[in-house]
Amino acid sequence: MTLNLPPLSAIRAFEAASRHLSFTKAGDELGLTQAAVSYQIKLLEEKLGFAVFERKTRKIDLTQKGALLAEGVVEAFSRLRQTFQDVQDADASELVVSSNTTFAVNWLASRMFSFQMQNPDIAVRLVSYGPWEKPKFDQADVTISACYPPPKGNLFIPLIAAEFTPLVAPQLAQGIGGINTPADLLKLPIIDPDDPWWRTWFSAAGLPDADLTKWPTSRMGSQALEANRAIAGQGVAILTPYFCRQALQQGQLIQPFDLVCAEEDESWALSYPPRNKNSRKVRLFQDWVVSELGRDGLHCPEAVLIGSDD
Amino acid sequence: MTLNLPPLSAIRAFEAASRHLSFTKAGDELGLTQAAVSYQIKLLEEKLGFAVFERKTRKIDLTQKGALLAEGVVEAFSRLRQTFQDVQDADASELVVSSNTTFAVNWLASRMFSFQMQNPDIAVRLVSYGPWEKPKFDQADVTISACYPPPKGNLFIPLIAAEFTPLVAPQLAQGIGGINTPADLLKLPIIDPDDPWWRTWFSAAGLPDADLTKWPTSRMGSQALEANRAIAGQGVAILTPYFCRQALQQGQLIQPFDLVCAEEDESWALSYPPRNKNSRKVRLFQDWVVSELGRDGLHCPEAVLIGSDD
DNA sequence: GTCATGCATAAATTTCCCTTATGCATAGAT
DNA sequence: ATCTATGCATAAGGGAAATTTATGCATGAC
Repeated sequence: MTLNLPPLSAIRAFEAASRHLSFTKAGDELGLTQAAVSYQIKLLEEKLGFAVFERKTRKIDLTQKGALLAEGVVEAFSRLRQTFQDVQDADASELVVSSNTTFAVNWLASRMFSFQMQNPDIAVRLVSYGPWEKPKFDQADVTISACYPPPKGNLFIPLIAAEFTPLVAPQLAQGIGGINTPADLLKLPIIDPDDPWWRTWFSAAGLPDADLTKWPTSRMGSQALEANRAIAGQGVAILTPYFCRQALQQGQLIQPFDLVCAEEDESWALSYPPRNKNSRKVRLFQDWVVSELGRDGLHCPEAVLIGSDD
Repeated sequence: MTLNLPPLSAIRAFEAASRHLSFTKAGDELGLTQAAVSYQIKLLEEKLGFAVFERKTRKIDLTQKGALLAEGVVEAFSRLRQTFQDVQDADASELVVSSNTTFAVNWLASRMFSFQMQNPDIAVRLVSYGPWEKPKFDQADVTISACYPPPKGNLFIPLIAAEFTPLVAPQLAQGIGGINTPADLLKLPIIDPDDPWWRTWFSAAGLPDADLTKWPTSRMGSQALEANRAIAGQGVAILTPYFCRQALQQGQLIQPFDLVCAEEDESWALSYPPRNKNSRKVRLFQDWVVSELGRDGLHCPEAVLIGSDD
């Protein structure tokens, strides 16, 4: 098992030379000079202790042992190439997107069909993660995340500012005679009162001491679920208006106040490891996401390189 | 066919790591540090554009694509190792000796049996070359040659001085009333009168102008053949006494004069390319040759490295 | 909590691979 | 026969890439 192979570069040179029966042509194939191939073959012969080529005057021939070697070596390299080809084909045809549930449900799900129509050769696999999980940066080709900064070295494109403001079903607002001041909100059930967004928003609204403890803790963890509860009239939720556009347009939810807050460093962003910089499928996906956002009037900055890991 | 493989060193690291599922152990196997393996795997992943290992906390696992790769890569390397193992086994078990015909016939042939008895695991193949051919330095594991200096870089052991003196069958000498002076030789048919040894010897014997043109040119090219003609009484030949010891002892040939000449730089020598410096079979053969010569009272100097090619 | 294990990373070093430039031999052409 | 073109060998030098050393970090085991 643990036979020490000669230097692999020498084996590779031999493989090519044995197919071409020419150092010059082998060099061409490998992108090397003839001298480099000659050097590697000599190296191989010294390691092996016998000649693999017979040097005729203007050509070379495999020696008996060289021919024996060539057979197996060519096969082995063929297997290698096939293996890498196969796995790269497999890779090119499957795009793994990791996204948090909110974005997956509110944004990706309804649009993915359009991407698949545009790129029928790419199978998309969506790996969503809940709000208490970390994004699976290393298991996905591309990740859409909020709150969690991608690993150092990743490429990063901010997509959507993570703005938030209370949203509520119109019937519910009417039920308490309309919502006119931020304090009115406290008359209603607060959906997910532990969400730090509430604290931030109430502070910005001039009520830093609003008592949010009287409602049961029930982190849904996903804006999709919270939005559904709000639409159902179960209370007031603090949500990102962009993700509720449809409900807002259709009057299922209303935004009582213009005050929209944003947490520093919390915004949805697309990111991917640097190795995917030239990946076709990632490029296509990124372009598609950006263009979809553009259709909603949102414009994304250029990709930037994440430099720090904090 | 011409898919560009990732760096082979990275593939090799991956191959070992995929078997051990451990960078540390892979490093041990390859004689590298853990850091080197880690580096190579990272390199591979960047070239490929996807991860091949999942980093768990104190272990690593192949990713889906990694597992796909591993299968083929391990197989390919296994094929490589097998191939090299086979050809090295074949190499170890066959010793190719290139020798000129004279030495092969007069020395090797009768003794080879003893070598084969001592080394039953080594099959000897003798490639002899005629006097007008060059030694096949590069086709043989070890070469015994005279006159032709081995290629630069070869290891070289002088074996037998290429001395020469006229030898003749006793009946033939008697036929002309005995041979008393060098000039007497000219009364007899000269076997291979074009051999430059004749010129050298007659000059040394004080007859620089001896007319050797009256006999037909008939280079036998091999002392064995010339010796046989001399023994048969067809003429006088210029031969190396050592190679005719038996005939001299048995009285089939006599040496009329003590004058023995030697051409500069013409002596039988054993040589082999530097790559065989540590070859077991070559070492065994060399030791055997030297010991056989020792039994004849000849002692060989140490091997020297040929430094010039002239 | 402490220690041990295993991988990641950075910087420095070394190795060795490759190129350039040249030589040599010879097959093929004139 | 001579000349030219082709193909491999070799030496020297440069430089990229592989490796080591020295860390850090996370976590599982005790």
